[in-house]
Amino acid sequence: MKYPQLKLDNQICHRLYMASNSVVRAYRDALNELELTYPQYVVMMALWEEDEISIAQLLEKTAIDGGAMTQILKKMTDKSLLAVVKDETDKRKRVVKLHKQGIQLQQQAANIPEQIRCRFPSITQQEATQLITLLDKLNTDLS
Amino acid sequence: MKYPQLKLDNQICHRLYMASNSVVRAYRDALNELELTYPQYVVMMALWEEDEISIAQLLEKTAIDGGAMTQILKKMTDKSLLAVVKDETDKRKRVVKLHKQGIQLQQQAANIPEQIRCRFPSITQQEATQLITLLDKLNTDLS
DNA sequence: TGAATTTATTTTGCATGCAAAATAATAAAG
DNA sequence: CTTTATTATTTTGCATGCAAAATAAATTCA
Repeated sequence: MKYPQLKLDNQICHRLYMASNSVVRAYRDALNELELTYPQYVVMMALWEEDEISIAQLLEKTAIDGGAMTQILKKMTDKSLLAVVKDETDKRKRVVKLHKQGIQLQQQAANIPEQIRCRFPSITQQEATQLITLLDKLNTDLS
Repeated sequence: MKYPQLKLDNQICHRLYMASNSVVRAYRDALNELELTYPQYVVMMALWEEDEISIAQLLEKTAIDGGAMTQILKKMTDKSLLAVVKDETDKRKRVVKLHKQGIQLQQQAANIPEQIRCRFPSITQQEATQLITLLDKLNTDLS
């Protein structure tokens, strides 16, 4: 091959692409039980950590696209998981607030991380930590 | 927080999600010059490695969704990068074949990997190798 | 203070990713 | 040899990811 640097097998990006898609797929069954998509689950995790934050803060924490977030929040509102209310101080802003249903869902989600962890039997705890460190470096470089 | 395992900061999946999206975004400018999207670029890399393969083989190599692949090949056909022709031996199969334009594009793409590599200044070569190893383990576990 | 600028969010149009159903053709069974 | 099952690919419907334009409200400036 003329340009070995273009071999698929040499691309970190392609591995990331496959890994990210595979991992999201791995969550599917568990998330279906909560009737959540993966991005919706990310929004819930962000809100369980800190409730009543602005949409801008939610975008910052989740790294979800702004345009998509509008739709995601709309669907989650329809499911009565949360509400999006106007910020009276600054009417440009809107604040996201969990409903009871959304708060209670946390219990049902509590065992998901462990379930998923079992899907990576060949990754040791040390390697998981290593992976996190490397991905953080990557994300810092690209942010 | 009641359930620390649900903190966004403890999720490998979320880091993968961010990293994958960020890396694809990082390719944007370089790929715009070739008028390719990221998945289209992946298809080209697969074909530069091995031309005239079936769609099933292309799906296997790229890990792109089958439904999406149909659309992607349609657009690349419109751009005269390749052609999709029937396999005379087995009429269920279709074979993808690069056109001159598609073959020539490889030269213009040759410097992309290096360009992208520069976007990760804090990742050493050793760490890149480490990351590849870990992602391969992950992908193997999930495949 | 009124215009220009900036900030926060939504909308729009296009390109996937994904599951499930639909097609078409080959292979396997009886 | 016809029916049934399997394989290869496409189609459909929905949920993002993303860039760019549109809105709306707050802020800065002249």
